[in-house]
Amino acid sequence: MRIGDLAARSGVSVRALRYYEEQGLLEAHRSSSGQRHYPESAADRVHLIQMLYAAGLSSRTIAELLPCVESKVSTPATRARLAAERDRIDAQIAELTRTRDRLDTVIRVSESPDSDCTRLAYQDVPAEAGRSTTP
Amino acid sequence: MRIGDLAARSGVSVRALRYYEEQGLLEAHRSSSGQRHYPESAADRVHLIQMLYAAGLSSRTIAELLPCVESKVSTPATRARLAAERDRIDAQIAELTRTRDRLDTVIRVSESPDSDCTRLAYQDVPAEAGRSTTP
DNA sequence: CTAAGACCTGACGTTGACGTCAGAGGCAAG
DNA sequence: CTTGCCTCTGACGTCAACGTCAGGTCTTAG
Repeated sequence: MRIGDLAARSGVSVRALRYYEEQGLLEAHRSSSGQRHYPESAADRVHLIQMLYAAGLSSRTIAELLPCVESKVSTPATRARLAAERDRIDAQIAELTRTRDRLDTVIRVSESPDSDCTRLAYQDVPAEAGRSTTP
Repeated sequence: MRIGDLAARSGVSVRALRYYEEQGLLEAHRSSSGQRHYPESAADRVHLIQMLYAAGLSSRTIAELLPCVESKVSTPATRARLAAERDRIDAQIAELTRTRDRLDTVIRVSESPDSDCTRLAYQDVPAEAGRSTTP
């Protein structure tokens, strides 16, 4: 599997894969001409990397914890790091939930047709809203 | 309330507050000498801005939606944007939850003392761990 | 064999939310 | 008055995760 194939399968760019290697997150066998070759399992690893990036971990942190997550083997130090990151993600989820609930409230209040707020809103809008009924 | 006070109360830097103003997220009355003055309510607004930044919204999007969130008044267009952002946040929460559960599994597996994985881990460690039990 | 792609390294560019610094002016205390 | 802290504008610096480009090599279909 060459780098282009892996990129296609995992949905990230070729550049990103080279970057992951540079950061020590992903290794590749090299052919005699220097081209990278990956096993099938690399796609899973890339997905895992993406998950951790999406959770706000840095390359350095991912490099530290990735072996543990893949092998489920850890030392006391990495276990502490894992727990710390999990707690951070928990807090992040909690805050995101609060934010979503706040947006939800706004949406529900302004959606309800018998809310004074909504009617006020439409009165505030110059023209567009009224025109929707008459083409 | 001057900018330093607001920074202290809301926990963000003075630079950040000026940046928010530059981005149209936060307005201030100006004294005759040009210094910014804020009402008490500004602290809440800053907290709200931080919430939305933390949820991954850009300055531009926040500028668009902040009035709706504060006044609970919206137009059809902004309501659609609000719903879209809420859905994005929902998806983000879902993925973060999956990531956290994955980390949790790793932590629990490697924490359990009668797990072979843990013991294997210690055997795999070259020197440090081994020295504690056998020379 | 050859032309078209895929791949290589190396290096500079991008973006957003600020940090930081310079130089100048404002404001209450002693 | 002046000392010391706060504030102002303007401009450059930062950092991470890539995007993009240049110039060259490799591979493979025809």
